[in-house]
Amino acid sequence: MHNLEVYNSLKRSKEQFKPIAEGKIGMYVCGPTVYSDVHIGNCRTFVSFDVIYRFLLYLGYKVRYVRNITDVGHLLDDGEDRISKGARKHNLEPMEVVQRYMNGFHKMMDIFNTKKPDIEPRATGHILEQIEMVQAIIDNGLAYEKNGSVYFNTKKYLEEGKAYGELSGRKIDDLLSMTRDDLKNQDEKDHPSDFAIWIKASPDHIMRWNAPWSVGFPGWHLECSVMSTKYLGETFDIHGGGNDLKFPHHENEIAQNVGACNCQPARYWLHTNMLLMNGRKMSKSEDNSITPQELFSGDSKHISQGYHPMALRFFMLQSHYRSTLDLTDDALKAADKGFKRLCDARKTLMSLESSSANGSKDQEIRGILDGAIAEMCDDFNTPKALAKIFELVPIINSYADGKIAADSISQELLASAKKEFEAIYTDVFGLYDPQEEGGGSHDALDKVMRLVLDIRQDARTNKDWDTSDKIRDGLAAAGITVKDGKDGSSWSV
RNA sequence: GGUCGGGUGGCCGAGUGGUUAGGCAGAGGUCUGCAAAACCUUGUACGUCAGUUCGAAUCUGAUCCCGACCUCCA
Repeated sequence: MHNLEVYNSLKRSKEQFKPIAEGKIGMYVCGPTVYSDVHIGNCRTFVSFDVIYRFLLYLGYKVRYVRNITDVGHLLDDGEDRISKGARKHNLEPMEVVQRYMNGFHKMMDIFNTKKPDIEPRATGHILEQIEMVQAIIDNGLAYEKNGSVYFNTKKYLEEGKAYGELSGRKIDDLLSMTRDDLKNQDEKDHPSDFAIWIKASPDHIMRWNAPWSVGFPGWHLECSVMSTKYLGETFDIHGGGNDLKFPHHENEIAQNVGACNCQPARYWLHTNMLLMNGRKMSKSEDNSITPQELFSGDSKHISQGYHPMALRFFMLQSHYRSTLDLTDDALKAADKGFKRLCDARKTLMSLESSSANGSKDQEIRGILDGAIAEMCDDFNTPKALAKIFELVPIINSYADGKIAADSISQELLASAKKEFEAIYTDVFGLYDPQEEGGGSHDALDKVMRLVLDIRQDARTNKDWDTSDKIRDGLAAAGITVKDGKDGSSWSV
């Protein structure tokens, strides 16, 4: 079995990963609040966790991957619910807003080739459980009611010797000294660091449910506490989310779980870092943002061309999930080219053959493949794993060109290399070759191209360069690249 | 102001107390009818100042700069 190490945000260090139940993993990842079109930054986070999920599966774990949809309770600065605001703005039912953006989110996740979570619970589907958890926290003396709203008592929590601020490295003194005058119902709180777990709805608030304290709605952090507990148990293995959720969201989530059942929700907390653009946080107001669609189409002043979703996925894999990733046109162009090279090498590898019983290169190749997996075991180090795989590229190409002797790779190793390369490329990295999209439907084109290249080859044999170049240039104009190799020509779109 | 994370070659981006990251771009070469592709070779580096050390870009301290978070955020 592989020795997997993960960086635990809670401990601020890498730890050996040991699941609670042997062979099984419960993983909860904070999903999006569906109040607007999905942001490319969200995509990075969910692609990161997708690779983590995929790799855990690759290692043979049975994983239950839960990723929620937040469709209520997430307040804006002005105190208005994000979903309500969207509904009011577009004159829609809140659930219409939710459905629209949830659909868009799912579509985008498909475009980025992420695997679906095993359970995707929604906050509004768990109001009852949330009310129960509020009650449990009250019963444990860690929450108080004020005018129909219920607040978590952080001071009491600390006095009971429980750690508030552990995850985000915050001290209660700092939190207490902090003032934010514009917070809704700030005056109702006993302490500034307390937070709402049930909020009484104002008369014009659309989303509302009956609860013992008032007609209202749950606080933002509650749904994750509730749904992770419901589907993964009071304590589970991995909790993930974006770095920006550490505080207050995850900190409060922990407090709620501890407050309700006196147990830590997750053993390992994984946080992904932010996606920047041109060195800065993406921000619509500062004219420094780009949508996924714009990235695909190239229709943005920030980029010079469109990029395929898989090239973007590759771009994301080239950095570690805990590092910020700077999105620039130059970086995307480099990733795009590198990705194509990897795809070509993969295609070449699959066409290679060997009849040799043993090979002088076997050990080197074996080492590279094992090395890639070993890098993944080191806190899901995709850039290093990718670098390893790239070491294979010159070997593959040289072998195909006959620059490496045919008997230097054994039949057996070549077969397992194909299988393992494919497993890493497809199953772990979650990539596919854009040229193979629609797989197998290019039969007709394939035959046409074989004919065209055949004609061109005849022309070349007759040194009829005009015809040969005319074909090549004509195909190039149609977006088809011809590559002349030692054993004839090949083509790609 | 508080907390955390960074500053690596032309651009991204890993990593490490002494040994090649990798990708893209650049240079030279091989191949080619010419190209492209491919292959080979190759340069450029660790913010600044001190300190620890036989040796630091890697550890420590100071300093400058950047980013994120501080109840909107993936």
